[in-house]
Amino acid sequence: MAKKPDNPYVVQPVMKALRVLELVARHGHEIALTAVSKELRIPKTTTFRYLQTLTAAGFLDHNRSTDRYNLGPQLRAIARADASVSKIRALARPAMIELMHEFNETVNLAVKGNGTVVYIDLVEANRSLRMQARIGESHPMHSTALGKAILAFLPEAERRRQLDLPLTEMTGRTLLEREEIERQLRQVVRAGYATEMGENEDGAMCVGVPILDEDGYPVAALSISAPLMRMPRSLAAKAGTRLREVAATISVQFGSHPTTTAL
Amino acid sequence: MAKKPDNPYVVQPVMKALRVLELVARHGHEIALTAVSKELRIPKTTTFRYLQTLTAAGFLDHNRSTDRYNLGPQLRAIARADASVSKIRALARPAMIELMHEFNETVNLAVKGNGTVVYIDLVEANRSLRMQARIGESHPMHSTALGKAILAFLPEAERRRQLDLPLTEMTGRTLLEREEIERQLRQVVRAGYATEMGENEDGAMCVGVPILDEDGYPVAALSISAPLMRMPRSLAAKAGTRLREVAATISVQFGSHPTTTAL
DNA sequence: AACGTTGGTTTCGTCTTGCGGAATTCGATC
DNA sequence: GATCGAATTCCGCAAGACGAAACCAACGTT
Repeated sequence: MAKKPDNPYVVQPVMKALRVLELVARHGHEIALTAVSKELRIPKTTTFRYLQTLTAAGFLDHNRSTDRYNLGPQLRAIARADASVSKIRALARPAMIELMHEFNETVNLAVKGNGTVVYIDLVEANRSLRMQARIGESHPMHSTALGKAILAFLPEAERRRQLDLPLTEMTGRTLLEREEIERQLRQVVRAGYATEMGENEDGAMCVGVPILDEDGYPVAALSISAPLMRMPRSLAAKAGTRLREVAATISVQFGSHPTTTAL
Repeated sequence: MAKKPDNPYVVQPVMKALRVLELVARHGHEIALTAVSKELRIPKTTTFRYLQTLTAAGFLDHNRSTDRYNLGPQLRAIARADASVSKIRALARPAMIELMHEFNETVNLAVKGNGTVVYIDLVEANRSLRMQARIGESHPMHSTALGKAILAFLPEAERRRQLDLPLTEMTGRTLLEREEIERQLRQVVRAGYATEMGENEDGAMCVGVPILDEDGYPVAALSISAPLMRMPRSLAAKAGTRLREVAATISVQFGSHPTTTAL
């Protein structure tokens, strides 16, 4: 338990600090410096520093009045985000496969990042010419159907904040005018789905819809992407309608989790 | 965001490693060394060490085949345990207050630790002479009503494992005979509640019941403790019955969300 | 099949900076 | 006001973290 002779690359301070974090967490309630120090056999001074660091990073919470530490918001946020992503992915996957077969094009799933969408899953069509992002990649919100679908359903204030950021030009067709974007977003709300034509990547287009949580907040988006030539307007409209149906189902299933933060 | 000039006690390696952890977590999926390094502007070598360390501690998971890292079991376990504890506490608190008023004695809530019960909440009776544990304290399973209530409803194999551990003698009355303990546990299952008389602390007694999750696994226990003299057998029986009712309600409410207790 | 490139692992010498004993302050309690 | 336990702060020492650069391994390309 004390010796870690195996991996020569483990950084001691980090390892010990993690032990502290774990102990505090497992304790299930506030715990004082001395107790941690005694339990882990780490000198008080060192323990103190770790507790301070963990607190500064938000992984722990320091109760000034009792001088005790317990789990902090950061850790909970991370865990929550992770659970959320896993859940969406699990819920969406079967439907994505179905959609892929239906249209024989790649289906994408992304969550809202900060000013971007982050791909968390995709089901590729079995065609030689296919549009594909990579899981984990971030793309701008304003140049993708995924992003537009999310933007359109974001609360007023947040949407404005997003559009105030400098908008990068991905292709010659990328929308950069505030006016034009907002006009499109209103259109997205009406139609229930967003489209993008060569605005993110030349020759590629995409149809996307938001996945909403119980409060109607767009936590993620689902899309079908294809080469421009293979997806005429009429087919895109059909895809949009299907996506809407699918996303609605996922949204409902997703909205059952309590998501309670401890006070 | 980069500079942290405030607290002179933050240890750099720990802080940076936590940033790595956070990045990996927020990324929502597997991420490679180089990506982390680039994103955080931390040299590859250093990043590598942190990833190794975090992995060794179980906070990250290293996918050998893709050479990528994602959230590990440790973090999830911690988060789950925490959520579980918070949830039980939140659910139990109102009922505990009610019970306290009803019997005018201290009401305790504890979760199963490893071979022990850990107090996670208590509502004290307003009497000068009162039995009180401290939140966060651990007591042996076999010497407390809380522990017996849990033991009695544990799966066969796990109960055996618990009783194989050396049993510490808390008072002259502490049960140490395997036979006697098992006889009592069977009795607990029949009655639905456990009692303890001066076995954990001289002059104190306790009545406890388990709180079960959806699988019938005893994740926690609820108890009323009092000085021996104030709680005759008849009153203890009454307390047991009430506790059972209350715990049943809590168990049902608890069994809606997938929560597992950590080891 | 040789080559170049990308990304991971290892080495090694430097010198930062984390460590922990001890001294100090703080805040309860008697 | 005195005392005790606990949390901070100080400080000198050397452990050990750092990161440049070398080294590999695995692909993809020509």
